[in-house]
Order: sequence, then C-alpha cells, then structure tokens
Amino acid sequence: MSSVTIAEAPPTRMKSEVRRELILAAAAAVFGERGYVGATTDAVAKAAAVSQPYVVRMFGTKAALFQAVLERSLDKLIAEFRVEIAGHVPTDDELPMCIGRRYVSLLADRGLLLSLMQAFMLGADPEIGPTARAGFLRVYRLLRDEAGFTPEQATEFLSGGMMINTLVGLRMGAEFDTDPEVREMLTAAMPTKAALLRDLARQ
Amino acid sequence: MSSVTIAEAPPTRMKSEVRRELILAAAAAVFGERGYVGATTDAVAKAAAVSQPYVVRMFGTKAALFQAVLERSLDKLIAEFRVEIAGHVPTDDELPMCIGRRYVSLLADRGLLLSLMQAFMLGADPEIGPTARAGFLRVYRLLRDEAGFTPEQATEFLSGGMMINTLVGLRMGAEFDTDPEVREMLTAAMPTKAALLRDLARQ
DNA sequence: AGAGGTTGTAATCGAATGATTACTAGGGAC
DNA sequence: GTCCCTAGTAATCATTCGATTACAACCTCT
Repeated sequence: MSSVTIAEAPPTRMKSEVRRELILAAAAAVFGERGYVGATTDAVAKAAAVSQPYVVRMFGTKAALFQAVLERSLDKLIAEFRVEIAGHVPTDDELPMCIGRRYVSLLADRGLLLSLMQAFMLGADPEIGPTARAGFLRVYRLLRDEAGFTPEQATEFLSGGMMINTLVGLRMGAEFDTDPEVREMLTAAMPTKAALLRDLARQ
Repeated sequence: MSSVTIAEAPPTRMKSEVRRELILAAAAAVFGERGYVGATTDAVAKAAAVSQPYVVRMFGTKAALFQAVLERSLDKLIAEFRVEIAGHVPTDDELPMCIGRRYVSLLADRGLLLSLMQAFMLGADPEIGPTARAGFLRVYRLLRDEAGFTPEQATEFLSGGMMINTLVGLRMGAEFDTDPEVREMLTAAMPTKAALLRDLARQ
C-alpha cells in the first residue's frame, strides 16, 4: 500500500489555518484511500507531516475531522459546478457535458470525490449518515434548480458520477494499459478523459 | 445503529455447510452495513447466532471471510442475470430493462450488493483490490458477451447500478416518505421500484 | 526582556478487536 | 456402549488506535 504523503518534512511553524488546510487535504487522501474506519489519525498525521495528537486536538475527534473533510469536499465540488453554470445560458444543452468535465477535473484533488463516496456508503452510521444524505441532496438540488436539469437529467448525471467514483475507487485505471477490456470500459464511461484515470492510478 | 440479525437463537447443532451459509448471509449484511474494516467478527457472529471464535475458525481470517462473502455475492448476481439472459432472444431490446429488474430484486438479499460496493471502494487494498477489480470485470464481460450489450450499453447499465448502490448505501429510502425531493430522485433513478428502497430502509 | 498565548511533540493510557488456546458436548459407526 | 470426529464455546492474549496529559519551543506585544 502506497502510504499517502501530502505535506513534506521541514517542520515549519505556521498559522493554524494554514496547517488546518494541509491536514484536511491529507485527510481527504487518506479517507479516500482507506475509508472512514480504515483510515487512522496517525496515517493522516504522517501524510500531513505533523504529530498524531495534533491532528486529534485540532479537530476534537476523528469523526469531526471526517465531517470537516466532507464539508470541504462538497464546498469545492459545488463551487466548481457554479463556475460552469455561471458561464452558460440556462437552456444550453451543452451544460451537462461541461459540468461533467468539471466533475472529472476534481479527480486531480486526491481523495476529494472518494471521501464523499466513502461517506455515501456509510448511510447507516448515525453520525455520518445524515451528513452524507444532506450532501448528496445538495448536489441534486444544485443540478435541478441552478443548472436547470430535469429530475431525469440530474439522475443520469449523478449515475455517471457514481460510476466514475466506483471505477476510481476500484483503481481500475491501474489496468488501463495492460487489460484491453478495462480500456474499453473506461473509454465508454469517460469518452474524453479515460486516460486521466490511468494517470491518477500511477500516483 | 440497528444491530443486524440473520439467524435466531436456538443453538442447534448443524452441518458445517449449513452453518457456513448462515454465517455468510449474516456477514454480507454486516459488511454491507459497516464496511469491511468497520465490521467486526463479533458482530457477524452475533448476527449469525454463533460465537466469535467459530466465525474466525471457519474462515481462517476476517479477510478470508470477506473474500468468501464477495464470491458468494457475485455468484448469486451472475446466476440471476443468466436466468434472465436465457429467457430472451439475443437481440431483444427489452433485455436491459429485464436484467435491471433482476438487479433490483437482489436488494432483497441484505448486504449482497452493498458488500460488493464496499469492496469496490477498497481498490487500493492489496488483498481486496484485485478481487474487486476482477469481480467488476466479470459482470462487465457478462453484459457484453452473454447479454450482447455494446460497451456503451454495458457502461450505462453499470452506471445505473452504481447509482442504486449509492442510494442504498446512503439509506436514502428512509426519507422517501418525508422528503419530496428524495421521492423525486428515487423515482427518477428507479422508475418502477422506488418504493422498494423505502421498504428496505425500514428493515 | 519577559509574559503569555499559540504551535507543536513525546509518552502513554484504555478500549476494541482479531486471533488463539483449551475445553465441552453431540452423534454416527461399529 | 464406547470411540472419535465434528460442532461449538469460554476465556484470554496481543495489537492497534483514538484520545489524553504533560511538556517544549516559538512568536508577539508591551
């Protein structure tokens, strides 16, 4: 297992808000890779190049850290979508594809989409479940109310997104070059950006 | 958290193959609800109404138990699809919808689809990853080679499946009656079977 | 300069959990 | 009946991990 690294060594003293962002980015990568339960605060700390107690103290608990990661991920996703929506007239039927490209571009932010997806799989958890459902619905409403999608369009868009999340979660891109069926499937799922998954898998 | 129960109390002595199936069914429910790491062998044991050491000894390790659950789930899924494929002529364009109904009917088997989905999110794990990728590709090949789907049809079908898995993982059905947006979204995602998610959420 | 708040770590604790060991009881073959 | 394999449990161990405590170093304001 490639242990995640986000921040590098020199233990510089910095403002807590800067450190907080570093830890959140590291945590997204770790939670995305190992899931909420499988991720350890120690792995997050190592990825952010700080000590484990510091991670815990800054966020209180591991659960609170995960919630903060989810909030950050969702805020970034929604901000990205709004940029695209603002650049189109309401009825532009190119919009779904353009927002789709924005979605795929978020894959470059390690763990951002996967942390959300990990949360979606924990809907039975009494703490995470409500947050996850509310977050998913926030995206649905954005597509319907701000992007002007019909319920069917929004659902189709989200289906493609969940498929991409799954393929990334599977690390299917790692087999892009060696397995022709993988290449075929990824190309069908992400017509213009399939090679991106291969490159992400190499990180 | 509603603790899972599959088998009931009377500690009857039974053939190990029967007990094995009970434990696998219980394990699927528990893994589906809590994920691979979050599930404990003790929770599986309680759900199957046996002792924790018995679960471990029968499968060797928790990892081996999870692999057995995945194999069982995938075998059932593929068997179900093949029944539908066998009942159609190759070019029947009703086939995708019919297989889709088979897929939804698998939701009645608690944790079957969710265990698979949990595995899909652990592609970075050195043990689970290869199994998960191979399993996903097995389904893709089945759709393409046996059901006669084009790569685009297969991908679209799988996208819908991943969307359903996500909605079930989110326990979105629990809000079916109280949130009109949830109802709208679920109806768009599963035109004829949305109410099934509500009922599953009540279990 | 030094007081006090902020940033950070080392050491350690307690609970949870997968696994192991040692043991008990049922039931079929002869 | 009794031998012995199979089915099953109670008790316990070793590890992992989130959390806590106590302490050290740095910066800033006066």
